[in-house]
Amino acid sequence: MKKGDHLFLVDGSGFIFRAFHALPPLTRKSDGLPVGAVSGFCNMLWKLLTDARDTSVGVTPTHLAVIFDYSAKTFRKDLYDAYKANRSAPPDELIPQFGLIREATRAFNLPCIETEGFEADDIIATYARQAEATGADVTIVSSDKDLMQLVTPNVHMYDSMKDKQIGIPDVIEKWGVSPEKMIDLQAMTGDSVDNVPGIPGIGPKTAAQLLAEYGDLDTLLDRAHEIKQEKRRQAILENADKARLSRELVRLRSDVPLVLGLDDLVLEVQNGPKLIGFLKALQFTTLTRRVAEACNCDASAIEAADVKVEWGSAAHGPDLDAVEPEPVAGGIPDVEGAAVPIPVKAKPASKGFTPAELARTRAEAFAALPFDHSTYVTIRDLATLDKWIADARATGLVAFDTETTSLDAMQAELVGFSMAIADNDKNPAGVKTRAAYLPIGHKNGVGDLLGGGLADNQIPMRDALPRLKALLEDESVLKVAQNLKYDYLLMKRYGVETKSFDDTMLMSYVLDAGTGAHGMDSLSEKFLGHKPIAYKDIAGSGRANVTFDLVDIERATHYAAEDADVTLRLWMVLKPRLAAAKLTAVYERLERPLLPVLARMEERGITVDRQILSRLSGELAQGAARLEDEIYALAGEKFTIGSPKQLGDILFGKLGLAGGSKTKTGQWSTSASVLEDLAAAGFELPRKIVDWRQLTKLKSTYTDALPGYVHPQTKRVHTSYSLASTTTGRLSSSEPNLQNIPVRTLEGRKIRTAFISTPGHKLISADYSQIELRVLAHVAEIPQLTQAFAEGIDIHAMTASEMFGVPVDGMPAEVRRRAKAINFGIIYGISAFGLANQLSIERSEAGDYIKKYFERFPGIRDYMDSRKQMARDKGYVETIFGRRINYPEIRSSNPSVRAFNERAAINAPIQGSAADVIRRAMIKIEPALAEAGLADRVRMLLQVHDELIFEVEDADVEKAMPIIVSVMENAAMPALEMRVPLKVDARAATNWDQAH
DNA sequence: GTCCGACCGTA
DNA sequence: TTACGGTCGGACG
Repeated sequence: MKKGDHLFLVDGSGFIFRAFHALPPLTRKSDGLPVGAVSGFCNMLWKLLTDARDTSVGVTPTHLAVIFDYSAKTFRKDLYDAYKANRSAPPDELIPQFGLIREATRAFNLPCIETEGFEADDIIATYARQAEATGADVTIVSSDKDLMQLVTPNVHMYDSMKDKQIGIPDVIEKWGVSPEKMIDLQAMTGDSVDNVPGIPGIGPKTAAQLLAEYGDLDTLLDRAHEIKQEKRRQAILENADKARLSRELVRLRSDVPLVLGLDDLVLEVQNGPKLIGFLKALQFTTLTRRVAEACNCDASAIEAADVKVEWGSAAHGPDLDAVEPEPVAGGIPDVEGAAVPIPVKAKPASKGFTPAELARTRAEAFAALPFDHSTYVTIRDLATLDKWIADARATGLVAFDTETTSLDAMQAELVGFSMAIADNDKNPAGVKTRAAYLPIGHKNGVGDLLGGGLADNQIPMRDALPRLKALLEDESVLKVAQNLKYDYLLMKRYGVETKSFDDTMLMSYVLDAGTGAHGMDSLSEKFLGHKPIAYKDIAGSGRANVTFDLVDIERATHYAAEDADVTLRLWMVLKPRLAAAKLTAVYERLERPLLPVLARMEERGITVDRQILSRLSGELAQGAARLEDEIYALAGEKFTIGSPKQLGDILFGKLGLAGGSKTKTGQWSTSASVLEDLAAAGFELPRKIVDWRQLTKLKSTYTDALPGYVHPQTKRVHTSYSLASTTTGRLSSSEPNLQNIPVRTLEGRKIRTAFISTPGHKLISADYSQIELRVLAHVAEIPQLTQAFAEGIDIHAMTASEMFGVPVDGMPAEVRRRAKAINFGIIYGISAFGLANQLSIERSEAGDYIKKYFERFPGIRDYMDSRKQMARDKGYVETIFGRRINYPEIRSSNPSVRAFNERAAINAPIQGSAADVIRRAMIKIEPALAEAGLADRVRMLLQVHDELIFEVEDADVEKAMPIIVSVMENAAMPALEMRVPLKVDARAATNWDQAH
């Protein structure tokens, strides 16, 4: 080694711990082996070896070694028996990764160094000093503060996770002392993790200050009697010996006997196949591809290496193995009993073909199965159509997709129908798929002379539709679609009621809620490694966009058949995963049956009185105009009131009001709370702005927008519910969103009066009372809460009484209000910051409230801690009915991201369980009404999270209400008997405002 | 035309 | 402090 060389010393052990906590908990797809740290390590090494110039290090190494701790027993233990005594065993997920990172190092052809009796840090110190002596530069790949004492002008550290180089100035900035004084600083502060004692009461700030004053530890100890602060002097004098001992513990040795000399660390060329073999074994697909490209290897020709895995304790065995080894022949056992047909040859039962194994095999096989658009068929004649339908019947499984003229299923017209079928095959997937497109309503292009006429060679609708109906309504054929609710509703409008179905979007939602989108394109890329043709590529976008009926049939075939093909393959991958993850019951009881229920609700729609809205619109316009004049007068000029930017300039610039807060982009915040504060301080303008905002909001979002959603034929408003767009299991509503119709203010409630029943009918609104707090009482098992709910006591008043010792009788409203805010805060995963904001109190006071709450209800803290722990351990939390919500970022190194995920993980089981309860109620309500002879006479129209709205004939109102209430209150049963009763309030009226 | 941030309506 | 969707202004291409 010589001047100009650059030695990289990677702190292998440190990296494992750091990466484990900083990176999302990645596991190997096939068996759940935890490999997050290994993946981070391999990616980091590859980057350093190939393009370290792109990192903040700026140079590629000439020499490199990866250093590990050998064992816990080192010379430090002889110096101080308690050294690292309070280290607990590493988490289960880490154990296999220690060995794997050593294997990875060898696969990279790099020296893997450890020496008995010494820590990795000492070896690093020794190499660093030796290399420095030759004039070479050194980069220590670590961010451990224990190594900072080694930093010199020629020795840098590199934090690979943050891509940040650490030099002398960075050490000074972080610790307030230069690197050579780090030893003294650590000697004083000690280290609770390693159990280095230090001087009690001295932290990094004090230590740095003392070192600045006295120069070094020895001088300080000699002159300690000069220190003015009583306590500090005493602590230092009493603990001088401990400080000296600590100094020896933190001082790194640079005289470790080394087997490999510096010149043995020279960087060798990579052995591509060896490295690829290892990466394939760990299933790091992206890096495998990169390495293969870089070394010009064909990765598919290289076999995965036989990597030995030491799983460590059995406790963390992969979830996939937790399923009972039930043999599967030909199909996957279905919770409801019936095996779902899958056209896969039955494997011998003796092989123990479990859902987990099938899931793994399928995932691997389909990830590599290519798509061939040239095989897609366009169906032009009845014989071909009948053959495809017969094949679907024969295999019992068909994926389908509809092509239409609109994204709105209530307005769309059917243009074409695609389907995909699976046949047995000897390839690894066990099947091959084929797909066809049936054009029905394609028109000649606009430029065509015949413009607008039906294109030639299409089977007429009157011939095609009965055949499609027979297939879709055939219960012995499983239909698979992506976002089936759309196709279901569309086909229902054509008189077809789809029976026996699966929806790949819902399957993905049940399996992977929280990990990303569930749309077809993302699922296809994720599971099939294939990017489907984009809609806009065949139909254009923006101004040039055309409806699907104008798309050329050949191009339409490629697009549409591919969608059916993708859907079928996704189903192949997802279906066994459901069984393997034991989520079939959630999917089949909470998800799939809701789909037709929602489709019917959307189809029914609700009547909106356009006259009422138009009158309101006029009133709002008048009110807003009046306020505008007053606002301009107060501001002294005209401006765009709706522009937060301009408004901020007026309020805090021109008028010079003391601005509250800034938004994250640095703009003045003009939020309602800021304006309210200013109004309370006596300013006129902010009040008027708040009022203006309310009026214009109501006008633009509701009274002006809603009439545009009235359907031209039905004259009703048909919202669209999304089953898979929240993480918690709630529904969402859009176009229009009928889950945020105003209710809190008098002005806003007028909008609700426009939602009316048909003449001769009433609207019934039935809503759960305090359902989330009841769920909290149930899951956290809080005796006072369950008792209060059992006795029907005012829950917020009870909370206030417990916390503040105020009797419920004659309780001031403000006291109850605070308790209410705290109760909600608990559900949201409370923080002192958030509660302080909500109540406009000091953070310390909010902190006191929370402390008090936890003292009175210790079960709440246990519950919150347990949810955080579960999210960290398993990566997900679950509702009382077993729905899973994943939190892949719960271990983020960013504290605010982590805290956010923790709060969400606390909230999700509560919000999600409540969502599950109302889902169950919605699924049960129709059969219950039918049994009472009220089918079709009582029609469920809307859901607003804890409220259901029905439209009922006047004569049936009295009969319907108790049924609705009873089904809702007993919705959790028989699956679950809750510790608290559920309570539902119901009312009937001719409009939503009065019914609510 | 498309995207993003600020804001605000609901549970 | 949780979960959403819609509207607007304003910046971007």
